[in-house]
Amino acid sequence: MREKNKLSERQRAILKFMEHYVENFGFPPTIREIGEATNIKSTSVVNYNLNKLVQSGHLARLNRKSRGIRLTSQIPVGVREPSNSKRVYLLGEIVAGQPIAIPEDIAHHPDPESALDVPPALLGGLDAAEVFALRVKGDSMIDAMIQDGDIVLFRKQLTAQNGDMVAVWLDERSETTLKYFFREGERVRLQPAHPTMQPIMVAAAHCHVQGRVLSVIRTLG
Amino acid sequence: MREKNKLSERQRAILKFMEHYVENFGFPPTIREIGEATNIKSTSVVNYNLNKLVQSGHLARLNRKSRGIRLTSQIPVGVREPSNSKRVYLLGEIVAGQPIAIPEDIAHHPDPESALDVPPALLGGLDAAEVFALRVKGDSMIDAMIQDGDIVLFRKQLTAQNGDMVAVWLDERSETTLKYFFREGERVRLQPAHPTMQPIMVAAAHCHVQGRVLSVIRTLG
DNA sequence: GTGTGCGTAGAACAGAAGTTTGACAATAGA
DNA sequence: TCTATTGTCAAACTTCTGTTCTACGCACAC
Repeated sequence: MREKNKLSERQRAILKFMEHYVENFGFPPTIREIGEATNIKSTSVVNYNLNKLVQSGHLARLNRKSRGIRLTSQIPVGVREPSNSKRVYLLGEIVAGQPIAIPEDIAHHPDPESALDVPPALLGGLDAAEVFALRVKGDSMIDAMIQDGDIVLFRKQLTAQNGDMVAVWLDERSETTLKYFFREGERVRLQPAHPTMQPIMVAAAHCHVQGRVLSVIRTLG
Repeated sequence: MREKNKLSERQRAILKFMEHYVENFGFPPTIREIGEATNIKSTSVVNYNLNKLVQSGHLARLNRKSRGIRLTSQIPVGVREPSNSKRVYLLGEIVAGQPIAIPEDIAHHPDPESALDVPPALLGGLDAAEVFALRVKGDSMIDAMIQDGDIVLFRKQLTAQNGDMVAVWLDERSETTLKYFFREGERVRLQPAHPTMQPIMVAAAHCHVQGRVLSVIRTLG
């Protein structure tokens, strides 16, 4: 027998969706929207479960009002997931004519002003402590499909796997560039992201990987 | 300039009523409810003033959604913990050969699977409910410095200011493209982000703005 | 005057959204 | 086994709600 005060899977899903929806849209969902989100095919079933949730005190409803559903515990503090965005620090700029100048102490940079909140997805599975951000200055990275003002998330590392987009310092040109990295014997092929641009071949010894690009953020707003 | 920041009596009344209503019921009122409360006889007049308030930045609306009205100032309300990332929905793809096919129902696709958590900075000050995301398919946007797989955050709008990056549908080419928008008399200059690419000049009548680009996210993982 | 833009009103409409009904399957208890 | 309960579904139904269209008065510029 099912315990009376125990919510069903669907009811939990509905509550969760409700919280979620209200938070993002500022108003409650319709029965049909709940149904779609929780894989309930019939509006009557949603209605049924909604009434259950009213009985159990989780929701309040207003008859015949569209979207007249309300969480009784409007903001259940405990249930709330800790803000899942990660904090990354913007440590400087990336300019073609200079090596990336990153202080050793990524972690020792608690300047709140330069903090960026980024979704974990942009970190490629890495820990926020391993990641830092640089703002691109100038249009020299344009063949990497990166433009002035973009923010690039890096992981500091001195080696790379084939196919990684990396920041490399080129001795011969005295510049930092962002390219896709391919090791080819003693040489390295640096492939621009822009398909019409030609790759650069350099001796591995004169090509210093400084970091791997995890993601790029561009704000136009 | 007829840009008057001054709100009419009715518009102030509407805002005031909105605040009260949302506070009391937990969801926004309908057009008719607003009309009754503010002594406006016709729903079209309420609608008219609502649109004014959207223009002046006081409200955000979701097309055709019942009660899809929201105070822009609503966000910092109350007890809310700084869950500082906003949830935006990935509603589809953007392909050169097709108009952007999503528009109306931003709120209609509350599929949690397609949710993206983005820092508020990427929303350009807009409410999450106004923003949606599309994944770019193919390399046709390359002169907009946007590549296959990038995620583009949009605000749906049919007009643009000079300098906005917009998604436009070009009748003559039957394609959607992302360009910087500049109105020049009866014609529109569409300027690629890539500086070596030439701008396109089109008749304003054959150039349909579909949305404004707020930001671009690229994950290289 | 005349025309234009703005705010207002009313009505009609299409689509959205809540409610109800009848049917069916699975389960637990008599 | 039979039956009551619970959960599910589809469809029909009614009501609600946003949108659109036409019309009208008013202020202001020409």
